[in-house]
Amino acid sequence: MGKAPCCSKVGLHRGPWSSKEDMLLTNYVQTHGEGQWRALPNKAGLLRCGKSCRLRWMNYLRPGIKRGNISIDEEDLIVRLHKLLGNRWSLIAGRLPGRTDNEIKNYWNTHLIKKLRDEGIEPKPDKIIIKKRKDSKKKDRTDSVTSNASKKNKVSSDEEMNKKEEVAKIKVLVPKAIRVFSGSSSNNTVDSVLSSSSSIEVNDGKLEKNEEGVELEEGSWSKFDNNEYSYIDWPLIELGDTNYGTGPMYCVDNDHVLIDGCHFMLEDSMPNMLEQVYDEYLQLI
DNA sequence: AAGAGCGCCAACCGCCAGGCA
DNA sequence: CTGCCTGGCGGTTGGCGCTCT
Repeated sequence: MGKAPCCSKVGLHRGPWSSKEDMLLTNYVQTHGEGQWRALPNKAGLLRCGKSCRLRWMNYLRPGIKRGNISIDEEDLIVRLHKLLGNRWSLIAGRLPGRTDNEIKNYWNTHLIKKLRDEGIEPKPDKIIIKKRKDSKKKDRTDSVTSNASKKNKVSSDEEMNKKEEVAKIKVLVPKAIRVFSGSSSNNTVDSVLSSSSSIEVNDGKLEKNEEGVELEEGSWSKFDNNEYSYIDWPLIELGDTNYGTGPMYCVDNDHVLIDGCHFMLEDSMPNMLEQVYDEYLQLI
């Protein structure tokens, strides 16, 4: 038996939103904040499904949304991120300020696929095995620290084994948006970075202190397949007047980051440190 | 001028994870 | 532990508008 629909569709408006509906929704959200989407239509006087309201707000009405005119730089970033992440539009959108997952998805499907194919490039991600939707979603979910799959008893043990094998192939973990550190560094070498990564103490999934006892900010920590824990981050890189997202950057500690499986040092002595890291990252991909 | 074909994109749909009672 | 609710995600659809014939 399937789940009941999120709301009764009887008597509800569908299709394009009118300016009056937009106004009602905007006023309500600005007054009461986001959330409680199911109850929102009644309270706001809208004859819409709550889900529809959320979508309209997230993709169109929310302040700061940029529409159209995707720049060459943004396009380039989308291509690179897609190469790394596949169709994880929300993650890609998270690296493009003001852009929504829906817009990027549409732009990819209508412009970029065609453009890349015209250039003789078959647009497919490097790292993630794209499967049919159902499987890939399960894979993505199991990629996070916890999974409900086994809890809900929906998969057999064979399926579990297959999923574990799939997970082992995936290098890119689901990140949470947190800021990167740019702490000081003195005598770092690649070797010391590599060795430092194994010295991190992890307590209950959250790193507390590094080797030197320096207090680190609490954040989202994930465990790599090689039992190494790393701080997942997607820092913004400033290039000129624009902020760009990089790929998944795992902050090993205050001074070191891991981008796409390779270690980098962060040093205050390098004024354009992040830009250099970004350049190296670009070369990698 | 009009109809067909096509591309774009807003909106919808189904599914799933996490929270909570 | 179980089931329901909510929010969020990615895939798909359908209508509108533009271009071509």
